[in-house]
Amino acid sequence: MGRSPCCEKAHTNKGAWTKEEDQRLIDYIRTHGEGCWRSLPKSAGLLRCGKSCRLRWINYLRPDLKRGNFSEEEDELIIKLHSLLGNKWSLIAGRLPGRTDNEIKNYWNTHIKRKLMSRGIDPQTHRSLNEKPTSAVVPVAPATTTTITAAAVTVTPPAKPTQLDFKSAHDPAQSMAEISRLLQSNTMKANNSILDFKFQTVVKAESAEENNCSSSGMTTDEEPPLPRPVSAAAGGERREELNLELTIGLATPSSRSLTTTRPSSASSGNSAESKLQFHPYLQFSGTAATPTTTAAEAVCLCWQLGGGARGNCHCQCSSGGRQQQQIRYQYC
DNA sequence: AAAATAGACAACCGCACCTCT
DNA sequence: TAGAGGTGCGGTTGTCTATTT
Repeated sequence: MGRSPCCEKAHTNKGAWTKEEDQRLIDYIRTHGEGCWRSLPKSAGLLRCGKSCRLRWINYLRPDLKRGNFSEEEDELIIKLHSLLGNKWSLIAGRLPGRTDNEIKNYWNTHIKRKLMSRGIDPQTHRSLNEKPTSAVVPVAPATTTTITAAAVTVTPPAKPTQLDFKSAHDPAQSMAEISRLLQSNTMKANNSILDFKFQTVVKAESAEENNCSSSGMTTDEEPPLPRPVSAAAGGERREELNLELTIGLATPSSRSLTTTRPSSASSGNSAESKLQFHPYLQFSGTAATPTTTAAEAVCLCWQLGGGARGNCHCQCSSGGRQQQQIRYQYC
């Protein structure tokens, strides 16, 4: 049995909203608050679909909306966030107070796309248009390619955890570097969220190479070293499923130093704007599954960035048919 | 001045996810 | 655990306005 329609289509208005309808909706929400969009139209005396009311309120009538043109800073932030998150407009909107996902989406399609094209940048991949199309396959280490086939992001604000999912054509190193840049430049005026990125990657090992588990000698001035290839059966080509979780958090809970303007409500991230005044750390932890092999194999992915303590590999490689490693990617 | 075209943005649609029972 | 209902999201379409021919 199919789902019942969200509203009586025969008795609902469509198209542009009139001033009277707007006023009715505003009045109703001022009195009763948001919520239960399905029953709202009837209660408010509107001949509209609940979804339509919700959209009208969120995209147009909400009092905290910022009207007017996008600033250059907003442009750049949108571009950066899009390179990280893809077409996750609601996520991007969450970082732009007073802007809606719909507005940003439209703005992207009408302005930013063109702007990037004029810069010679592909709006979808954020790569140079002159660059050879690599699709989603990015060389990450000698004799290794990494293909990100899917990714999931968990944003865990203190008050309200949110599960986000997105597909990304970026490799973890690129995304990590981008996140790091944002944090360093303070353009990511994040609330004090803990972000957990789960990258599901397919590592295509093209040559047999044994991993060892050592990251000593890493320098902090370099780009983070790329994952070492997953060991492969001699001469064979194998694809590995690798789930990585990335945590962006605070260096230590006790060392937090925040100037925070906390939203009174956790319902929207738009008003949440806490400036990071601490040194965040980025941490990868992951589990690598080796579904097609029988021997226990280690995957060591130790990346480090910034001026943090150098040290030995933090891997906690366990033996067994399925390996679990902790991959620490630290920025201090 | 009128018609054609392009640009901008509001709104709709269908699907996916989440929660509740 | 499965199904139903509610909500949110992303892609697409429709409509209005500005510009060009």
